[in-house]
Amino acid sequence: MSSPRGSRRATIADVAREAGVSRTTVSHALNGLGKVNEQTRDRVRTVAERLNYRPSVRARGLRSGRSQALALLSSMPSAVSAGPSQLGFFTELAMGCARTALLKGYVFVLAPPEAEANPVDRLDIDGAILLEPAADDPIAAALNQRGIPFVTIDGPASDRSVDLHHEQTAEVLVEHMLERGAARPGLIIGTSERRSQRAAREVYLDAAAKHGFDPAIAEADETDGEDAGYRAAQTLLTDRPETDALIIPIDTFATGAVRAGTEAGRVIGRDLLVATRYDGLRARTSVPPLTAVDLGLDEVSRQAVERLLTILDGTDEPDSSESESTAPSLVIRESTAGPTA
Amino acid sequence: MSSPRGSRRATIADVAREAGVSRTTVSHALNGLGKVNEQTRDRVRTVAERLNYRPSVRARGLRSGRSQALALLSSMPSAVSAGPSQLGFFTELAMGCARTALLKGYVFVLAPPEAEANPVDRLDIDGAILLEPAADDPIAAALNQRGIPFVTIDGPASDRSVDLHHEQTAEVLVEHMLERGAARPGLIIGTSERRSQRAAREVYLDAAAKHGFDPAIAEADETDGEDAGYRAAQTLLTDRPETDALIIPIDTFATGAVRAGTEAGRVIGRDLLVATRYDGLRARTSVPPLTAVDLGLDEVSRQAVERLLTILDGTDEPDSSESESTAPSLVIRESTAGPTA
DNA sequence: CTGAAAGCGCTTACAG
DNA sequence: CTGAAAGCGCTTACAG
Repeated sequence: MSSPRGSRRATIADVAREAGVSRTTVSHALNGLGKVNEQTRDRVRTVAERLNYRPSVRARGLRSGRSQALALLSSMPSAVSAGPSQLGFFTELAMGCARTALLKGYVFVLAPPEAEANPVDRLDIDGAILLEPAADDPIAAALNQRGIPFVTIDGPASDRSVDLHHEQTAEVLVEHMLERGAARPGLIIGTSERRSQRAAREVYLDAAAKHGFDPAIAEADETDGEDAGYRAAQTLLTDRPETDALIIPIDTFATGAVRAGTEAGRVIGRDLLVATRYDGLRARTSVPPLTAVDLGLDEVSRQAVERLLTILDGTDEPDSSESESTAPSLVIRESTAGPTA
Repeated sequence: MSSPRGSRRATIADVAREAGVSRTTVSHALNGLGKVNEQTRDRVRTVAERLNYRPSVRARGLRSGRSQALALLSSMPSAVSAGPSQLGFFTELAMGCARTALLKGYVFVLAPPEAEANPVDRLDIDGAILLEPAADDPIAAALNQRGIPFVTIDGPASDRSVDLHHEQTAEVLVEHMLERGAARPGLIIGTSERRSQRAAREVYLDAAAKHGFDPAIAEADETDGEDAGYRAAQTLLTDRPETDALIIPIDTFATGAVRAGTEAGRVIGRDLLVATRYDGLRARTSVPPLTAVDLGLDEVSRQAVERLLTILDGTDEPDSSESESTAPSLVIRESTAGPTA
């Protein structure tokens, strides 16, 4: 149809020559800049079309200092981030980000968290979205040092972070347990200093005070994955046998806890309710399926990208940054059916 | 610690100035090219380190004509590719590709199949991996026209395609059904001309001839998603009520078929066995869970990237292209428990 | 062993 | 309204 296959890709010089104008004029005509005679502009456009000309992103980027690329980065401990669970979480976000980015004329680069500890130096990006940064996050440091702007998902509260609504999520989970007849819900959280951990603990302690039950919290090391959850649940159920429900935000732990509960003679969903946070593969394929929370990741990723673009371009829609993401909603499954079910 | 935040990123000119040599020498020293005095080389290295110098991928790419980026592309009908099922398939492959690519010094760009029909012109890539191209694939055409080399996953058999072992997969599924006591297995496939469809049909027909059962095949339009599977199963079960098993490579269809079967009074896994191909979210969260095939996508994506790099770099390990991917293996679940279970 | 120069494909002041 | 020139940050013949 058009240019012969294998032929060198047309450059701005080709268009200029064919159209009988300078490269400057081609640039202006195609980018709608400056004053260009209407006829000249049309001629340039026609030639560009005929030659199937597309400006080189590379060259343009070199000149403008922009790569038109974004990435989603995470420094989560790989044991947690690797398994199907967290990978699903990461992947869901990445797909959402990529979609929004493409729509806005940016390309989205994939940096699997398992592949490399700190890929920042290897990536040619204008900005990044950083997932759940730790207090002294190495990736955040690298980004700062390179002067690459970033927006955080679930980072320190600010206009540079998109919230995952941990408080609400934790509240929804605790309330649900009590509603389903639990009298002594326990909590299993990770040892790392992530916001989600703190929020879960606080909300849980508040609820304990308010509803008058003794709090029972166990901590597990994220890097030990499922086994850590197993051990934490085992200990908690031994020390506090009256525990009739477990709130376990980290789904990897939840899987281990279900195993521990079952081995301890509990029937999950009847005399031991279990719920987790991320509604991913793990929650859904657990036996029985786990009640979890719909975090609205599509919306979260869209907002994160838009906020990042506001920073990069200076002039995106400033209104969208106001629109808070939708509240987390429960996905109720068999694991919290309750004793009466 | 190192350079002040916000400071302009060091360029080769900075290093050259600080080291008291020319940019040429810096380039040679850092890239290990040409003859450079050992002391000079060391000095350059030290300065580069001190300034935290990293060559600009952009500039290097402009000069060398390479972007050091790859992408996974797909032109599957979006109704099929969008749902959680196919997106999971795509995503699994993308993650695998990204990992291998990063390891080899390439960046992996994400182009969600739902975002844009043909993103080729928007992507600055050296090569691509094309997923299940149709006979006259528009993306393949665009890639050819732009002179971008690509390797195919499940494309026309050649050294440019990584096989998904459709024949073996289909065989494994048919054999399993017969083993589990099915006497009249039926087949539901898509109408599109993909290799997987043809392979399934052929293997199925062969098995019918060999084992002496009447073939019962229904076709469904991929673009209609789950409903198409529902209708196809309904028709098939009405026309051929003796059917006691359904082989449904496309998991979206399988979900619909399970619904149709249940509505027709069948007990899935007992008097109607059901199995699908891709072992994704759909198969696992179906009720009951669906027997599926472990396609070894990690290995497939690794091979695809390596084969692509062989083409791009001319000189990757030529041996790895020989290593055929591992055979597909069955993941047996409740949906094919069988009447005696 | 080292460097001056050209050039990758663009955009952007600056002149005219 | 149009173009010559400089320059983004590199690499690569080519001289010396």
